[in-house]
Amino acid sequence: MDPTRLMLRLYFGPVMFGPGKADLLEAIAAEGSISAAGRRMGMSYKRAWSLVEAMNAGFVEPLVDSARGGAHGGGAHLTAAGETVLAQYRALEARLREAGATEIATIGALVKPDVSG
Amino acid sequence: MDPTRLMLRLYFGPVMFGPGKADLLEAIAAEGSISAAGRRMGMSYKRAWSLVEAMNAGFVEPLVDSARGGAHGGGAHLTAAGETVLAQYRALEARLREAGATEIATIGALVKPDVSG
DNA sequence: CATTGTTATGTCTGGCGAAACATAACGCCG
DNA sequence: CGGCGTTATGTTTCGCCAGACATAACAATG
Repeated sequence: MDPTRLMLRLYFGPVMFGPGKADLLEAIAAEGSISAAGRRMGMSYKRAWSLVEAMNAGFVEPLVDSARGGAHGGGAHLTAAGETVLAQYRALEARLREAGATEIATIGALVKPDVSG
Repeated sequence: MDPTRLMLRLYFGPVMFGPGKADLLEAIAAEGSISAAGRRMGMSYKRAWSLVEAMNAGFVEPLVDSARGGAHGGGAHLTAAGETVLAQYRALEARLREAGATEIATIGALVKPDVSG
């Protein structure tokens, strides 16, 4: 129960950004490919790609730059905007944890301890 | 686009608390009844009740106290624990807004302005 | 020029949560 | 004691989203 998970979603009108997309951006940055990122995260390529599409459509400029064909079939990497969004989101999560530590602890203390083994 | 909506969900193991349950608690406190709260929020009584059930089961003591029968058919109100959880959650939201203002603004500036009328 | 691994896109289907519908219990109050 | 509005609970149906499956386009490279 200790790992109190905070799930923070930001809604800018129809545009949404949350932990899933942040993790995906991280995986793309690490793997250099959408399909490899999808495999790592246990999701289908199609799902990963549709998330990327949504992100690229929702921001003023794409967060992920991708190319097909070529030496290793193609690949993808984060744009400057993508790196900015990811970094700021992670920073926001960290700020929430520190600034809200007391509130989180107060609520957590009222949560029934998990009985399951 | 200005109303950047923050959707903050807390996961304590299997127990979850987020904006929907917070709003429901608020509506119950204001209306004095689960069904009236559900109507106000545009959700079925059953759904409202199932959320209340989940909350009452997930915390060390119920967040909502309810009674059936009687003068006006029955009613419901927040327990001390319920008021605490609600207040702390709202406080946590406020802290996030102030502590993360710069990060939220940075991301928001990169979001495509909503073209829809 | 065939091979290769990836991006890109479409269709179809199953499962699951949500909503709709139904009903019982309850307790004041006129 | 019957009516009322609410809590409480079960069953059944429906919509939709996720995943499975299929396929084309693409560009380097040997």
